[in-house]
Amino acid sequence: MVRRSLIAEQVLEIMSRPVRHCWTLDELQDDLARQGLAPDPSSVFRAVCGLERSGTVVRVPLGDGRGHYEVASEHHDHLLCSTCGRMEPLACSIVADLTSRVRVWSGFLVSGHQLVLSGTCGSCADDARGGSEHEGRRSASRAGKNGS
Amino acid sequence: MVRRSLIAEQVLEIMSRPVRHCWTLDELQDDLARQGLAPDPSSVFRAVCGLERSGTVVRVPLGDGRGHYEVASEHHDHLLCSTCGRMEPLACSIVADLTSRVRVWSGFLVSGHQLVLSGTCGSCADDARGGSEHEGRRSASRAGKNGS
DNA sequence: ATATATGCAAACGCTTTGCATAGAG
DNA sequence: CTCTATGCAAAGCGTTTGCATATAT
Repeated sequence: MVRRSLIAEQVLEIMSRPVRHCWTLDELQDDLARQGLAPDPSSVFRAVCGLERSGTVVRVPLGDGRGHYEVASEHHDHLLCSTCGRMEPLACSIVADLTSRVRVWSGFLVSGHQLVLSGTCGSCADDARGGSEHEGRRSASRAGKNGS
Repeated sequence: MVRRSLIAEQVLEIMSRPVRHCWTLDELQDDLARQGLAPDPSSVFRAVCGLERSGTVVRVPLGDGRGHYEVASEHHDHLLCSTCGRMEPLACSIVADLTSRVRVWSGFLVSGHQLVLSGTCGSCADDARGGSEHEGRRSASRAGKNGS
């Protein structure tokens, strides 16, 4: 369980910061670059893979086609701000009783769930009211297509 | 709004079948092949793209990295059976009041959601009890990695 | 003749792997 | 010397696009 890999250690350190909740490999690589390291994408990938294998981080499927990772903790769901693209964790207790209800209604035995709520986070709503719109960070590629 | 494209028409016909709820481009191509057509992946893609642009079908992000499509109807969520890989629709009224609660708790203004419940569907549970396990259809690539 | 549909091939974005090198024990 | 970490390059996989041809109006 010893983590000899420098990159893996730094990745874990970065992912433990409260500034962000979910990281793509790219974002991790950027942050690593910002602190002197300039690792190859494959190295980041392998570091995250190792952390995932050891159960330290988990992959979160957000539906934009890329891999998102966060440090493993209690299961929770996600609030995705469509303005700034930031993710916030959401205690999944709200969804908890849902599983039992589904079972009764449909015979489907729920063992896990993945919920992504999209919308506008508090600070972005404030910004919008304030007037100055600061640039969002999501390229309008695949992610933006479903307006819902 | 006229759909002159043969492939698009067939795609829509296939997607309207009740046997399955969500289709990947691959699955559509397979079904098309099964009825005589042998379209190129790009043709299927363009057909689905057109249907998506016209609002006839919607893309459903299921988190396995591939595109899933279903005919547009009222928003609903999804039950994903991890044994047979089949998708079932789930009326999202269960999640409805969730949005308002989230707003109060976090200031996050929810405008959409995407919920995937995974587990075992009724018939797979029956099969398991019956003994004869019929093969699942998901390659254990990316999709299978998060046990949760 | 103009427009749409389709196939083919190639580009693309991101992930993943193979191979060689470097560094630590 | 052996084992792990890393970089580099290339393969994969699904999606997407460019171009040429076919088909229809």
